[in-house]
Amino acid sequence: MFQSIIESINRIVSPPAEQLSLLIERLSIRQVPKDGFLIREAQTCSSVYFINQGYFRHFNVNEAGEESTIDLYVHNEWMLEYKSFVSQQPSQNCIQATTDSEVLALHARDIHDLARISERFFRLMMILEMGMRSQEFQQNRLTPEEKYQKLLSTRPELLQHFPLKHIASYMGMTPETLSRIRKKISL
Amino acid sequence: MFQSIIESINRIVSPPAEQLSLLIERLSIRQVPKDGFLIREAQTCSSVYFINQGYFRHFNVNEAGEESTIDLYVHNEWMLEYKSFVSQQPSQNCIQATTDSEVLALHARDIHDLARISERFFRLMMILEMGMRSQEFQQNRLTPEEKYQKLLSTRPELLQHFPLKHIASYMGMTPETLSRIRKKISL
DNA sequence: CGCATTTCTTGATTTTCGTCAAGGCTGAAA
DNA sequence: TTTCAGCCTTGACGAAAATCAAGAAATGCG
Repeated sequence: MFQSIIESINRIVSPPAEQLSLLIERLSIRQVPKDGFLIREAQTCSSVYFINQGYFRHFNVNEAGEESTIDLYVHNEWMLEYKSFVSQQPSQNCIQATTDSEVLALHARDIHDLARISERFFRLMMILEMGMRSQEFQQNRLTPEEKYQKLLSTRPELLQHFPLKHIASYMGMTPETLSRIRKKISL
Repeated sequence: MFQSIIESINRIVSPPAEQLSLLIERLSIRQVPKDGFLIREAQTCSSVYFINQGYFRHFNVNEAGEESTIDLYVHNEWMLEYKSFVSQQPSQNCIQATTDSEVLALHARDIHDLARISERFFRLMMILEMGMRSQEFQQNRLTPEEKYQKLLSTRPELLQHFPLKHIASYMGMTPETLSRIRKKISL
């Protein structure tokens, strides 16, 4: 149950065992069915989540009803709706499971308690928060093909677990454009 | 000297006076001449900054030597090179003053001490960190004209203090495109 | 298994924006 | 004052990607 999250935390900040167990005992488990929402629009996100099993899509719906994908997550990754989490205001975005999933939740109040105990947990929090920001595709002004090459080298696992239309949206291009890039590269 | 930062902190988290003075006494003052660098490439950012006077540009230089503007800051705003700050790794980006400027610096070590004392400071830290992430123009998949309208409604002061070429770069478009949008809107 | 729905691909067309080039404006320095 | 450099604007052009449309492939479901 907690094996994966322990490994993840140890990779990031390697806290002493007694500190780590303080964190583990604060975790709560939540099952999310396929297409279920972990965060809905207008809900406030007050936990960070670690994915034990499953896949999630983090997206925004604009006035016209068009969805744009903010991020995609696979098992053993951390996840949060950072804007809502930090501001404690209702989220404008959603996080939805794309398969039956299981997450571990750590509440903001517990995070603060832990950060008070340990500078390592303080750093963990900041690093998780930062990791969530890495929409690196929009930055850097890359061409669609460069974005795809970057995805191939940094997060190839996404291609195994999400439909191409979501991948395309995540990279900020249309499915048609992605399809043409893939054809071109495979030649 | 500390009037503006006190007002800013009170707007954000309103700490008790005795906590606030703990923070104030940790601040250090730094003068930066026009075109001087607050953060250079390969330097590590270990403070957050509050701008007492002046204007700053936060940008990245790619392999080809092209600059892309990450953010623009005016007086009474907070500023940090978040990626370097959180990871404590050398920065790939620069922060440069565009006029003679004065900033107040708060060191990471002091921030952690303060966060331990007070949940309010913990929240302050997270909020500052989040503010720095708001490259909202690249997200949301806006057209250049929508980006400009958004800038007009959210940060019109930037137009008074920075050349249009930097504004254009900040919004991810060429100066020519910005010029045409401005002409069109003024008709 | 067969049907319906969604996803993916492909082609034709249009739009948008970047690039290139030229000229005007402004402010600083000689 | 003149000169120069940097900034901004404008026009012409082209490349790239979006859109539109149709059909193929895959997936889910009764």
